[in-house]
Amino acid sequence: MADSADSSVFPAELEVADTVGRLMEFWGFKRPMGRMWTLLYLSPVPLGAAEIGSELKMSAGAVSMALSELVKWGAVKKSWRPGERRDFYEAETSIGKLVQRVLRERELTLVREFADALGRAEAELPPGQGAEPAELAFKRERLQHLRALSQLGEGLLRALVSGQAVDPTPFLSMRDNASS
Amino acid sequence: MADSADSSVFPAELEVADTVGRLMEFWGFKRPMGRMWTLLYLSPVPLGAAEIGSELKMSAGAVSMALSELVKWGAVKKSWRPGERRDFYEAETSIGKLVQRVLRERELTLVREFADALGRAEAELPPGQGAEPAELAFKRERLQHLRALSQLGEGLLRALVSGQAVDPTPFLSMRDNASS
DNA sequence: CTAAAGTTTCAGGAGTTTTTGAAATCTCAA
DNA sequence: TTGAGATTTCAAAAACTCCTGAAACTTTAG
Repeated sequence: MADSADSSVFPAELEVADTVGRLMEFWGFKRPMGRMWTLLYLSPVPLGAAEIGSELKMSAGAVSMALSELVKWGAVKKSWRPGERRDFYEAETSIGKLVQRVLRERELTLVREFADALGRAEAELPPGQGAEPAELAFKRERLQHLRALSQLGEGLLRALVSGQAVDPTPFLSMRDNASS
Repeated sequence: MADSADSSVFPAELEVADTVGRLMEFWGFKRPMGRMWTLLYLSPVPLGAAEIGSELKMSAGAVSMALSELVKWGAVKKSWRPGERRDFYEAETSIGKLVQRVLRERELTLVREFADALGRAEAELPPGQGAEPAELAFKRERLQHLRALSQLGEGLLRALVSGQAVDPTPFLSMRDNASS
């Protein structure tokens, strides 16, 4: 029953939490993760799982799962309150680093897998022996174009992740139709 | 029954289509949209709705809905084949422009709405009159920090959309804890 | 104007994802 | 070692999203 102790979670905070939740959802995370992170981010003191659950109306199980995912991404850290037995949690505040980490561990992997899959598919296309060599050549060309794009994208991501400036112009000016 | 006319859609093409579909899904579109765009992108000639449906095993309804969304985003264009009654479709090939458009029309809007919601919430917080002014001040500060971030993000997006180079360092070096 | 071909819309169903609630597990104090 | 509090896990339920199939609508040829 220690849920009167924290007292002050204003309606406005819950609105922000949900707003951030939607943003996170849009970015491929689960909405409750964004809500929880925000609740913690706006709290001057670390909160326990029970408080989080009661504020956001989530079951203990859901809180536990979302928290461990947040911890895995480094978005939330465990924290101790001296005499207390249970765990408390606080938000990681350097959002830039968080974004960077997701770009590195998730998006970059994705782009690489994409390039690999393209390469494999290209190899699986039948050799240019068939009755329609022109059609095959066309498809090959397009596949190569896609692959070039994905490599550009990978470079772009790499630059972002390592904090360098990024120039999107090669991306935009890439020619559409490779040969005649 | 004109599905023997196009003849050559290789298994490898369907794999690529699905790969792209997953990428698109990850980016907030529906998987079938990515598959369809890819099928068209790899086809030297425009395809009709019926062919698309039979290649990808989708019902006419699903094809129609996905196509109209693709057309809305400018990813696919209608195309006429002289004597034919039905519509044919071909893929927009300048992927850079497509990305740019989505960034401008979707992500940028999202970020703006996010900033608005933050502003509203900030205004809804009770005035600093309460028993815990320190707590309120803390929350206000964090909200302002979030807002500053979203403005940085908006600037970054704007730069990307207008094809300018982008420097992510201010994003990374933003201080976490605003005041003492 | 009528009929056939093509397309769009939409309610219902199928499939997927998320949440719950309860049992199992863990942790620490006594 | 035992037991109470806290957390994690997981099968089943709820919620949600997407697709199907059929009906309505549009368009064009005759």
